[in-house]
Amino acid sequence: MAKRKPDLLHGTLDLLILRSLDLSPMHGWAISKHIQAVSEDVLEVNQGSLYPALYRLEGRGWIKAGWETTATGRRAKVYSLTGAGRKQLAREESQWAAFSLAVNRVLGTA
Amino acid sequence: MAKRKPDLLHGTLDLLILRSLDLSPMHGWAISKHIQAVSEDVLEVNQGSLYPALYRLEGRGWIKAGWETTATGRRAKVYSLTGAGRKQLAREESQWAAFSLAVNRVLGTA
DNA sequence: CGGGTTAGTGTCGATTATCTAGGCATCCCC
DNA sequence: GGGGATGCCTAGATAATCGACACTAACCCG
Repeated sequence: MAKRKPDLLHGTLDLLILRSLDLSPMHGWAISKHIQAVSEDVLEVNQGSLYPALYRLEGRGWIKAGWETTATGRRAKVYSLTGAGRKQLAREESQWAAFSLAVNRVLGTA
Repeated sequence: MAKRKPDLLHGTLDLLILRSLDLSPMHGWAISKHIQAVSEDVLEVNQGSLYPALYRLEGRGWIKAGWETTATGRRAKVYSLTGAGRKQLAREESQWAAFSLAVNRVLGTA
């Protein structure tokens, strides 16, 4: 039993969302699919993580939302990056670079 | 004033500890110093994270502890990797590799 | 028309790791 | 004897993620 899928995105979810929205505005569902597809199914964003994260980011002014109609004719909340969000993305990208480099150094992989 | 140092090691602490102990057995304090030094101060392990993590790892049978006397003539709890710990280390290393690759793919860095 | 699948948004409770902020003891050196 | 480095440990709070669920609407197929 038990497919254990432990914590897959620890701390990087915000970064992944911001980066996805930097490519183009998307609604939540699409963000989730996008991340999963591009990461080749390594990363999975379940809704219980996604929507709280979107609220968090919106509350901080990094993304903004608007209701639109998708290609399939349905209402969807489309998020896009704000100026502050773009700055935040840059910040988180460099943090990630530093962090992963540091971990690799400890692992002896660098 | 507060220099805020938010979450630096999200989910990688166990990996970092296991890897450090794979080099040679160490006591807690030394592990912390080692990680900080090798990562060039990017990663900092404060004791409030370290000791709970050590108990966790010991409880899972990945490391084992013994009291010894250090070079400076003081009692210290020295941890070393077990066989299971070595396997776990390999597992976590490959998880980390997959994870960071996946994140980089999303970032477009890969 | 009824049922299943996909799209899409959202909530709630629990878990768990980490952080902050301490306490305590020993050794070394001035 | 006092300060600093060494070394171990705990308690409470915080926050992010997970797992499971509830809801609506469109689409496809028989």
